Amino acid sequence: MENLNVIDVFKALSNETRLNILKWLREPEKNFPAQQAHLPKEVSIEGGVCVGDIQEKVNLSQSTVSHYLSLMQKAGLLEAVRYGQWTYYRRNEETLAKVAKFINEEI
Amino acid sequence: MENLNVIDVFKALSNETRLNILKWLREPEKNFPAQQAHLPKEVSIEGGVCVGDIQEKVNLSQSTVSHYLSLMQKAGLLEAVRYGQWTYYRRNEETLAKVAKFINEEI
DNA sequence: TTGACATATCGAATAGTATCGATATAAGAT
DNA sequence: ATCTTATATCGATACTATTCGATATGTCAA
Repeated sequence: MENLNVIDVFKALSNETRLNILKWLREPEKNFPAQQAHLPKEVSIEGGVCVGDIQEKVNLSQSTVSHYLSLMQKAGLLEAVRYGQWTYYRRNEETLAKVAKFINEEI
Repeated sequence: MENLNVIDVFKALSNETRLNILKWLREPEKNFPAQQAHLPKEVSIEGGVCVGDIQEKVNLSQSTVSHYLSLMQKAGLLEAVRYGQWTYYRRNEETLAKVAKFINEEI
């Protein structure tokens, strides 16, 4: 939906930890064992992992991780879904596809 | 040849001017009219444009442009060929292809 | 060998990013 | 209403990037 700002995307990708988060979110079940433990069985946020689970895996402060995630969301790389007190972040494949296309065709 | 450092690549791509330079170098003849004016006819640096011609097009100081170009070269996005007092820069398609692959397969 | 030109490097000023701990907000449980 | 837990935001400090003008280096020509 949102328009692609490649500069912001590349800035977001210029960081090892953020790159890792994106990679890990390819296979959330594998990389975040406790994934969606807080969600009742009838609710499922496809591919989404909450901030706390991500924070546990990267070794940085809560505020830094929260900041990273919202940065990636603003760049369009992630999307956020709130459920109760938790925010679930998942990959935004649409943007990723656009970025790949941009590199192939524009750059 | 050189190994791909994606962080450095994404940093280099996080800038409008540098992105433009890369784009322009897709079609050097079209974007740099004076292209290779200094080279004798028997020498040709395929796709290469000298620093001065690039500087004329982006509106930044000589030192900034030289710095940008060497940054992009270190990241592997460009390669440099020196001829006499001129340095010709051209795209390094091998790296660009690797970056596209990385986005598709790793990220 | 001196002068002119192309490019690279240096040093400095300013702006932007990374990262933290502390605090605010919001939801859920008692 | 109060307490707890999850996340977001704030303010500070350290580090990195941007950009410049000045200077150094390298090459060619007279």
